[in-house]
Amino acid sequence: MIRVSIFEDNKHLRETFRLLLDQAEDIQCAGAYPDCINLVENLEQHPCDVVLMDIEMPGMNGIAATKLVKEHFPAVYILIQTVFFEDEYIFNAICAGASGYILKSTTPDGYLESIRDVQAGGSPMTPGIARRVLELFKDKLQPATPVQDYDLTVQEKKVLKLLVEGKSYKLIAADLFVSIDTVKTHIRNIYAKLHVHSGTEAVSLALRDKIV
Amino acid sequence: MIRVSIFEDNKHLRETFRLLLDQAEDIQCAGAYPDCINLVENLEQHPCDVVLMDIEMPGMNGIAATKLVKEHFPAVYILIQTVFFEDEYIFNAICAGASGYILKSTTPDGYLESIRDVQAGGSPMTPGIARRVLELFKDKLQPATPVQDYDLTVQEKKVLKLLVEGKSYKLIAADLFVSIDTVKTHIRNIYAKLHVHSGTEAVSLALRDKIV
DNA sequence: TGTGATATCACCCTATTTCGCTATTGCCCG
DNA sequence: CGGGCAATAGCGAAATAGGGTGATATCACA
Repeated sequence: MIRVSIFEDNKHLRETFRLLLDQAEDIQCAGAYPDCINLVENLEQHPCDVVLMDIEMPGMNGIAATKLVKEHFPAVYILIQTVFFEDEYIFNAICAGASGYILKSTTPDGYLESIRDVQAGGSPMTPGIARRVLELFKDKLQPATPVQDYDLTVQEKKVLKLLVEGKSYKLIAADLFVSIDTVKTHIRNIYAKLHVHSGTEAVSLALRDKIV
Repeated sequence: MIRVSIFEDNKHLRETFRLLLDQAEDIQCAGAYPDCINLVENLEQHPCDVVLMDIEMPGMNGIAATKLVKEHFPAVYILIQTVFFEDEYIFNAICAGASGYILKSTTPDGYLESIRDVQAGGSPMTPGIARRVLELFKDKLQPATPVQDYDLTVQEKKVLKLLVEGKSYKLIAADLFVSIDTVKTHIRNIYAKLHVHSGTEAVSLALRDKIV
């Protein structure tokens, strides 16, 4: 028996959900709330396995509520259901700890299926949402690759790397077994190639553009 | 009519897929290949809308192949199908540009559904994979929030920010309308709090820990 | 064989940074 | 009211960084 709590400010929709859930044999509505006031207390008194969470709610929104639920009840799965397709919402919902994200256009059976799915260890997502998640994933993580690598030579990269680690010219020279004047020359060349005039600027650029 | 190309080294499986696809009314097999030799030429001669890609293949693996396909045919959707559940594979497949990731335990109808789904703009994923994607997403992007904020005061943060921008003490002083000696004091305090001893180190730490 | 890129090193000079110590002002809190 | 903290400011010394100029050796490539 999967116990489900509903958070939905629209009264009509909330009651519809409750009926839908209770009508299923393997699902039971543990509670239905119009807002997140006393959220923690409510869930403590009426434990559940899955939370069906609306995003647009008065007072605390569904994203913040998701975070709160996850903090107090890490084992509870949260299924976001909303009309919003925006990347920003999807992104924040996932980071807040949601385990699924479905649009309100889903069929009644779709809701039941999604609840069963989330309880079984899956992450139901409306197809379009899933695509957005993958795109977001790619976008956010792709820039982890160098944007530009300027034309630093191998040795210059080594020097820059050590500079980023916060080492002084003297220490860099010692690390590379060269004289301090050589390090100076390399750094001079690095600055010219990166168009910067100080170590802090170079480090900043190196980290931002992932040259190191 | 959805045209699908198959990349699968197992001959038996490959032929099974071909039969399965051709048996569907709205899907047509555009080609079936045991490896990625002449991949680009093959796809040029036999255009398709969706690629069903195996990960484990001799020679070029499915991840690299995905990247290659996306480079030459950005509009083609790639559906990864594999026995691997590993995070590393999932992660790389997504970054390479895959639009779906299903496990080989899927039913025959599941394959057809996934192909239709991917063509319709969705991203079919085996439930467990979807969950892993969300987890990975959270893990990789969560550290985007400050790890530690040390105990920098407002003014110290401003100074650090300007330091990260590569400004000298003199410029920082001018920006904040204070004397250069005040900047010196702030920087001394910042270094003490961050446990560093140079500007480059401070910048490095500030950027890594997202203090700025 | 000459040319260019890379890596190495030296000397000089100035600007900047780092760090020591001290000190004043204003503000909040018990 | 006194103590703590943030912000301000100053002085001085030593270390470090930044730039100018020039030189040598190696290696690849035309």
